[in-house]
Amino acid sequence: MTKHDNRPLTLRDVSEASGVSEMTVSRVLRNRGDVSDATRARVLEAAKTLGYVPNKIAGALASQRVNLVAVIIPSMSNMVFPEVMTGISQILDETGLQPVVGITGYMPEKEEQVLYEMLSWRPSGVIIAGLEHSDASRAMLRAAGIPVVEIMDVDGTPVDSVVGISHRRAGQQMAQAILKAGYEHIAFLGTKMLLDHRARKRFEGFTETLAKAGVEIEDSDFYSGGSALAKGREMTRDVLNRSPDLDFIYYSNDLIGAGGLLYLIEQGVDIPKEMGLAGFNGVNLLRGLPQELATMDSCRLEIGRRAAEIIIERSGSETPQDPKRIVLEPKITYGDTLRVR
Amino acid sequence: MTKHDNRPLTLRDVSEASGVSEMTVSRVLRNRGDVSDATRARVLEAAKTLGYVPNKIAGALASQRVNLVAVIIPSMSNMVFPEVMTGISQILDETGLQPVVGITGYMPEKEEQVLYEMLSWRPSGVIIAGLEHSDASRAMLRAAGIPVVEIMDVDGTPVDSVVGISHRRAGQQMAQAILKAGYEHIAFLGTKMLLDHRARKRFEGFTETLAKAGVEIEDSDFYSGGSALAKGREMTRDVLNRSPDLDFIYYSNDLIGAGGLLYLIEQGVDIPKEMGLAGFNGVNLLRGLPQELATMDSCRLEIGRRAAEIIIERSGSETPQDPKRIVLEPKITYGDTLRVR
DNA sequence: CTGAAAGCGCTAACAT
DNA sequence: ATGTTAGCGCTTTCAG
Repeated sequence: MTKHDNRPLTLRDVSEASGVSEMTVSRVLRNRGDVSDATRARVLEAAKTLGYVPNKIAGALASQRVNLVAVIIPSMSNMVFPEVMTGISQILDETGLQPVVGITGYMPEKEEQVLYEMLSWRPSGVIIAGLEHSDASRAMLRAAGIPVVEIMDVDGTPVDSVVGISHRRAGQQMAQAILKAGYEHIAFLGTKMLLDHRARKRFEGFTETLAKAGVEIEDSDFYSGGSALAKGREMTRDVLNRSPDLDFIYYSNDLIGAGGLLYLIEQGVDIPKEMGLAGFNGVNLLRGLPQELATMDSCRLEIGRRAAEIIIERSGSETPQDPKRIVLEPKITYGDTLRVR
Repeated sequence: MTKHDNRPLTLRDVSEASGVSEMTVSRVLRNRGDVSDATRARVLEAAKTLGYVPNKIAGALASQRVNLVAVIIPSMSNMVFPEVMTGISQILDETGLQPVVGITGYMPEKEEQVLYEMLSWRPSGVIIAGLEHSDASRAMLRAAGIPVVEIMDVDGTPVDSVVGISHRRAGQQMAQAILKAGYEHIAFLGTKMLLDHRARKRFEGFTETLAKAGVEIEDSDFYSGGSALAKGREMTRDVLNRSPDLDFIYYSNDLIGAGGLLYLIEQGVDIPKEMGLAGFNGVNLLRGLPQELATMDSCRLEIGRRAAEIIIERSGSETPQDPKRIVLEPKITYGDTLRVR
């Protein structure tokens, strides 16, 4: 029998071509069990000649093992998640595990859909951004019987393990740093954050700490969509028109912060004397601005790495272990825009 | 019989819980064939109560259908590929198809690995960046018997279909625009492009066209790694130290262009009179710079959309059709940094 | 070291 | 409208 149509090749084709049983071919191709060098060579030869690519679907069904790790994140165009992915890949690359990404667009129903879709491929683990999920999503995660790591944020109740920073505390710390530097008339500019819980928590931590010091936010504004740099510019212009007495602006991300910085420099504002600025994320991309924007590292790479390590550690053992909780400590970079006045 | 361990639920569990045959349960869950409303309701109820998630591995093996499209790209931190992904998702979202991303890091061997890995899941199609692949990769693509779309670039010989722009022509057109505007002392700054074939082709098209007009590139430099903005700044400073007579710099991407722009503005250089600048990609992110950088749209979103459309169109029909070739025409945006002198 | 048999969980194709 | 049967292509398990 030879192969006449264009159905994909099977183990059987390799078996026939090499005169070795399917089982032994399988062993050779997976490097499992003892196979004589002669047999191994014949099989490899045949597989290569035919151009055989194993069918992982069949393999996974038979072995009940899938080397996939589901990674579920809100967005890819964000500059923060690609870096998390890099961290995850760095660690998984050494093992046989492969990340598979799903994007939710910050929408809980979409998250539910994506999660369902990914779980139906029976991955070895799930890494998912945030702690806020629909009840159904949480139920699925629990029922899946695989390691789950929620990442980025630790302010809340995880399903299983969690790796991240406290965004609430990040907001608090930035508020403290700003107060300590002597600024008093403070505004907040950010994204509309109905669904970005981490931005919201930073905002809450920020205002809380100011309030405790008897300082009220004097102005704030929230945008959605468009180029962040341009938005930062516009919002900064507008907020200063409304509230000319401001001496500090805290931005919810570095990109709008950079827009504001560029605008203020053009206006001849003396930074950080007349006006201080800070962003969030520690976006390396932005090094090279006329002045370095104060910011706070969100530990993206490290979060990705640690999450992947947890998945590896657990996908090995059969019995579920105690959930891990890893809280990273972001550091403030003062740059040129947040200095004692 | 009830379920006592934590093995994942199967169709059989739903079947027993609802008192309906596995086959009918399967039909309900897939919305296929006629099922009475009463039965449907009972099945749905049972599935929901149990928290059943279908096993796509088994489904795919049985039906020989996989709703996955492999997308293979060099990088995600690049700002160009996330946008391609967005285009792909926009189109695939309406069908049942799901993109699955693999990253190659611009390394041919890694590409081969990733491709092998993805093909072993028997996806419905492949979208892969570039036209340059190892012989083995090309062989796999051909042998897979599924629609393949190579994207971004059209200068070369595709395996099957192709959607992109001519980077060679993009370089040529920018050269023409620069010459027409009256610039004569031109430098090129870019990334090390041994493996970025598209950047190389732009460079070649650029120098060719200049050469035809009797103009030689007066200086050039290539970087790798680090923050693009900062690199653009440094390289611009250095190239002007070496070649103070320059009146135009063509950057291989918008980000280093932006770095150069910021540097030159600080130096009080009159742009575009004393010095003209242009980048490449049409990165929307950068709107909001003090001056708008001249650039050329690389049609990323459209490329993603068209590629996805081709996959959909073909993954339906059984017989392979003629390869498609879609050449998009990027337009120059002159911005504030490329003007007739 | 190699092979044969029995599924993995689902769906195509055929009954009824 | 619903059920039955026979695999999908591989790996596990058990025999040689």
